Amino acid sequence: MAKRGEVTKEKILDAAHGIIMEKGLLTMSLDRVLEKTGLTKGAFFYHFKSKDDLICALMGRHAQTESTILDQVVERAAKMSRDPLQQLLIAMSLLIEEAEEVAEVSPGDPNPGCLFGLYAYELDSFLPEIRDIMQETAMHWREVLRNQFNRIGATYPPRLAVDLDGLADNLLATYEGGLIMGRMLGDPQQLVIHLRNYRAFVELLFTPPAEETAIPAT
Amino acid sequence: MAKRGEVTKEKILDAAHGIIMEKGLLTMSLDRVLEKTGLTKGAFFYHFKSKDDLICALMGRHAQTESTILDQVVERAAKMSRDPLQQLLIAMSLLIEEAEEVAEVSPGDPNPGCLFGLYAYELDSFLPEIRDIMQETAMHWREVLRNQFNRIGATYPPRLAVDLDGLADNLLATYEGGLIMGRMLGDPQQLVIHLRNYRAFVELLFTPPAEETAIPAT
DNA sequence: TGATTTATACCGACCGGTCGGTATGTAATC
DNA sequence: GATTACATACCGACCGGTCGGTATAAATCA
Repeated sequence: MAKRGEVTKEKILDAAHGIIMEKGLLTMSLDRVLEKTGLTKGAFFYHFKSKDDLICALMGRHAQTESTILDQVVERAAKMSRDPLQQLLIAMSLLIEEAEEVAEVSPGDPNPGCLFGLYAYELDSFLPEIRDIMQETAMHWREVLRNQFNRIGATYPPRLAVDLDGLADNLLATYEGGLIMGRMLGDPQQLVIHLRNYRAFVELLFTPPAEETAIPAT
Repeated sequence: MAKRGEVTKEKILDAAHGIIMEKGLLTMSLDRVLEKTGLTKGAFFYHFKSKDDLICALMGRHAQTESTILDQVVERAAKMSRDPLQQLLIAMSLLIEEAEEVAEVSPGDPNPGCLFGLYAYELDSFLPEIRDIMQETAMHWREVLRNQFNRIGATYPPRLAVDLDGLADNLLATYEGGLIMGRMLGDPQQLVIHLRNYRAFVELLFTPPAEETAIPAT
């Protein structure tokens, strides 16, 4: 477990990620990363072929995290209810809870962010692997949610005709949009707000008109 | 109108905007902008104090456009119906139509994008004016929509308790998220999809249970 | 067991190129 | 003849990346 060098490599990744989240892509130079880690060029190019290679590794790690988050939430929710709609709503509530915690931890300091949103506009400047990684993750999210929507649809017909793939993609879009709004307005609550709206949308879309119980969101 | 220099200034802004949208922030250097315009450093620094100044001007122009778009759509919709809910749904449909046109025009080439989303993660690297410009625009959208929601709420009580400011902010978040998804997946239809979802959300939220007419979303 | 080789992990000087920015000159226009 | 609207030449800082070298620990062999 964790050879000596692996720790260093991880430290470099952490430093790069930190700089990007605090100050953006433009300021993430190797010099700055190395200054933050106390390492030197030699150390960096021993562990990474190039800066692009670093970014790829960073992206891969991030994608792994993102995929796991959704999987875990859906899995937890599946144990809390038999009903597919309730499962989804519970999963969404769990995501909202996590977002609320993140929003509280940072009382104004580095706003949360997503590497996908950061690099989405810069894909042409980097290795094509990065686009692949992002697309794989997006497709994973789509499949997981689409799967759930299919099961929901079998019981609850949607009140409006919506494209279910699009409805699935809407969660990731909500994340990215919410995070950008949070940065723009300097308000970490933004992500929470938009996740709540997404949850409310799904709830309204599939809840039968009869059961107008009006459970307040959250 | 348009003194000789104003044309040049506009050409520089267009070139910079084009490079950013095609290849991202990282590749937008002055040299590249000037190469594209056929101008030189002298011309640039005659019209702009610095690169930051250029970005500020770019942002200001973009913000103006964004504000106008929403205003115009809401204004047009107001003439098409007396009912505030219908007005909003019409306005959303108009925005969706515009997004559909943009998606068709580019058959794969430069995907549409928004400068706000591009710079949201880089705000610390630039002049604070840029954050101000973005926030002003976001607040303008919030007020315009909030205003409309207030009028809607007077007639149609929302089916779920949602924060109306958050619901207003959700439109801009949908834009930013939709554009990022479009970039990630290389699919310009993404923006359209998420705008349709937002419209459906608003429709479900305010339409009384009685009128389950189920108008297919566009 | 001690000597020797080898792989791992890292240092720091240096390179060519690009960056944003400046100083100076000049041709056209009012 | 001053102001406008550029072109040209150049600067220093910083960029990503290379390279020769080194300390240490593990593996190999006598």
